[in-house]
Amino acid sequence: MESFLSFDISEQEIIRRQALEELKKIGIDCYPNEEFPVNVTTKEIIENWDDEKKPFQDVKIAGRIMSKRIMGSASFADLQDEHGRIQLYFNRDEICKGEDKTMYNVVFKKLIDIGDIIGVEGYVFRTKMGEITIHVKNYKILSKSLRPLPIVKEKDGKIFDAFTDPEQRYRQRYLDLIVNPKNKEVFKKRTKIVNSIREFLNQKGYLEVETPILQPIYGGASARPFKTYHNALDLTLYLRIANELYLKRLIVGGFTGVYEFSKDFRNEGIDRFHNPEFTQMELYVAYKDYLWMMELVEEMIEKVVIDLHNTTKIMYGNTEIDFKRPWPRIKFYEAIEKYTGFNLYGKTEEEVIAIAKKLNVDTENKVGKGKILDAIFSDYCEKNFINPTFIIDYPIEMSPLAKKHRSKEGLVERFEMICNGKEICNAYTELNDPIDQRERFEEQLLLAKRGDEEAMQMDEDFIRALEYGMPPTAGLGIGIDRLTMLLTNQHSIQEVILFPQLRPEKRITIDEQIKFINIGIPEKLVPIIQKAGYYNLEMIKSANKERLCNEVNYYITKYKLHHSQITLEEVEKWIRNIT
RNA sequence: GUUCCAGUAGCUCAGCAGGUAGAGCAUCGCCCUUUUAAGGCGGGGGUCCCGGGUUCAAAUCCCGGCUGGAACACCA
Repeated sequence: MESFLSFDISEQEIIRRQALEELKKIGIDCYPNEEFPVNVTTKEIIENWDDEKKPFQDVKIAGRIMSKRIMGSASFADLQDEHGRIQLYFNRDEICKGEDKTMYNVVFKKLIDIGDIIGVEGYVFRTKMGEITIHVKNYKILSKSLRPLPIVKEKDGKIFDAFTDPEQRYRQRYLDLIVNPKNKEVFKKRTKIVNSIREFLNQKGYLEVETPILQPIYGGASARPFKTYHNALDLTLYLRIANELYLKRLIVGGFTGVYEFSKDFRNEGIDRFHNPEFTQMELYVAYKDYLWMMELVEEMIEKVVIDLHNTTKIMYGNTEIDFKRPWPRIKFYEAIEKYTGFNLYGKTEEEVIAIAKKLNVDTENKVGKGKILDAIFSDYCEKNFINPTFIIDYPIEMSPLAKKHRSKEGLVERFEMICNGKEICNAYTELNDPIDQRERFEEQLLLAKRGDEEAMQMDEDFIRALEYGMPPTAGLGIGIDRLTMLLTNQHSIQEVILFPQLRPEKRITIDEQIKFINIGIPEKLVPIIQKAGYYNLEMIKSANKERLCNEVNYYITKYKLHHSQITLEEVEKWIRNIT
């Protein structure tokens, strides 16, 4: 009847809603409560089918219909579960043993759509064309799909009409996972990587802990934070940019080794290497130093790569990367000298700036010697390290939480591991001298005064903890997202985060029909006005009157409504009636 | 934040020397008992991202905006 009311949804959606009603009339509940006990997966059948022994003569399996091929009284469909697809064979007289052929002729052929979730019972056989197939004896609708899926077809490994629009894929990740099942593999591998690291650390006896995400003082990294507010405490809180200072407090407290997979938040730009929330694994081990930590990292990452790929060699794009231990170690200043020709060790901030300018390194908005050195390193050195490489012994200005080098003035005991030109992890011999730590924070405060928005804050409680005494400690942070990108051959961070950050979709509020009628719009015209894009009274109020009038008349003609053309005066009257 | 690119049917895309909006898949109707990117015949489906301008006439040209992507900038 009022099909016009459905103008805001597509023809295909209307048809599916009608199918839902039809099914109800037949007495089928499209959203049943009872469990559907499955006894096999598509993968198990495909992998274990045997043409001689003919196993799987009594299977129960559930999944989503991904295609239908109807050929009169026999039909084929593809069923997709988590692990893959299998073909289903439906035969009218098998499905409907008696006279009543409704379950085949009506329900299966007409009312079941691509995207519906069904459960089937039957036995497995191989068709003439050689495809392993389930001969369906019974089926049951488990959930009706009201929206048409993007249809992706495949032949001989070639994909047709792939669903590729990144915006839709990220916004509606569920659709991406349904329609591009290969993308599930990336996320399974991500979990495998995390599990492999966790297993490694647990085996060493380190304790997995959880520390606050809401922090009154953000610390442990140089970055701008997200700010929020706690009502009951009347307190500004920050989402953590790192968990370093809390994990070190736990080392003070007497744990020997602690680690955390930590969702961190940084209020900075979004690009293919940065998402505002991302995952790091941080590890702190007492009585160790950065030299020890380098060996642990080599051992751990090599194991992770082997767990995932059964070899230490991987391909990233066209680049082969080999994670075989040991990895080369290059001192920070030596790397700069190698790639720029300048030895910057012992140079003052002014001298470093002068050289940066000679090297065409952008020094604008960069406060302090640390940032300039970092910029030179980023521009000239980083990209050269393809196989995993340790850069060691960083300038003290770049590392306010790292311990001074045991023998070299102006350096700290720190390393980063760089792979394919990108930093993967960062580690120090941790600074445990409370007096030195206080001075370093004070230097940060000076940088903040000079305009460095990322300078660290003074954390008095952290200093107090150090004053009680923290054992010498080695600490490590690994970027899990970037490691996953590398090991799964993905070139955008959004491909390894299930729900990457996007601007929210605009939601238009649609006013009820009665509101339109109340300002004098004839009931018949309401759907037309909504069709024209005026979903609420606010939109009518701010509309161009002549335009609205023209559009409504256009649709009156187009949809052959038995209604006279409206006049500008009528439109003006409606607008006046809006309070 | 800057530059470049894109936005047309449910999906993938064509149309852009301005002149009635197209294809394939999907969908609807009919035929078909081992098909497989099933096939055959017929039909329906569009705020051409939004707003403004130029014009007799704009999906197409111009300006502004929105959303996304890429690169830079920023950033471990």
